[in-house]
Amino acid sequence: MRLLPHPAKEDIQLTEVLRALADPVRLEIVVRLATLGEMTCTAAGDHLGVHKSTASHHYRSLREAGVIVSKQEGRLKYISLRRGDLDERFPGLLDSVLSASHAPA
Amino acid sequence: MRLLPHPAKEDIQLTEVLRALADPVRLEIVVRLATLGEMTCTAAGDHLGVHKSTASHHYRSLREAGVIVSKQEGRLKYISLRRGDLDERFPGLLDSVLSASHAPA
DNA sequence: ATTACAGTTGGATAGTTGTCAAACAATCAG
DNA sequence: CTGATTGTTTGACAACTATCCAACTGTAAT
Repeated sequence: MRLLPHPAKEDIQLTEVLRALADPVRLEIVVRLATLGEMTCTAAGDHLGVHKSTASHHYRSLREAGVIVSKQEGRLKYISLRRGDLDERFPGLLDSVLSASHAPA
Repeated sequence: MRLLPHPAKEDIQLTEVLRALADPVRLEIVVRLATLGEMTCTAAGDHLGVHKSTASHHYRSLREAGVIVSKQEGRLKYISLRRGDLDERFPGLLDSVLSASHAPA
């Protein structure tokens, strides 16, 4: 199991989190992770309609912003939301964004 | 008194709001408006450290995203947060962002 | 070893963004 | 009318972004 560089909880910046969430593709990834929990990159990028390398770039944006964490296991890489860290750093933010993402179009 | 084009409440899009808030300069404008209430563009852009035309572009971004509303009165233009609309459309979102903006660096 | 699978990286490209500066428009005061 | 104030618009420019494709890395299965 290998870990990639992630920002420490206290180093997560609000504007970077917001910027990461401000892209429709990335927001969909986040909603999916929030709903279904940890999953592989392939599963997360399944229905996004973008090339797998594009999805990979989005994972990196989300990871560097501190929104998701990824861990390698064998040839699979599992990604998941940093719910606890985000809730401690910015209470209520993730929940309100997730809730807002279900608002009628 | 003149009104500029703003999106209707139900047309405010989450990703556009997040993108508008994801810029440090714009976030500071929003925090200032939340703290001090309605103010002129000059007052809002006073301490931002950017050219007035740059600030004007940010006002436009915020307005088109549905975050602020502006109304012209004489030669002054007052801008203010669309708190009510945002709270109805995305409950809790603005509050959590404002609260998060006061988190320790 | 060869093959297949999972995911990243680098290049290319087209579009967007943040910024300043200069010119402009609109309003108000003398 | 003239001049000052308020704010927008346009142009230029550098930086960033989202995307695809192709090549690559690392792991596991045959």
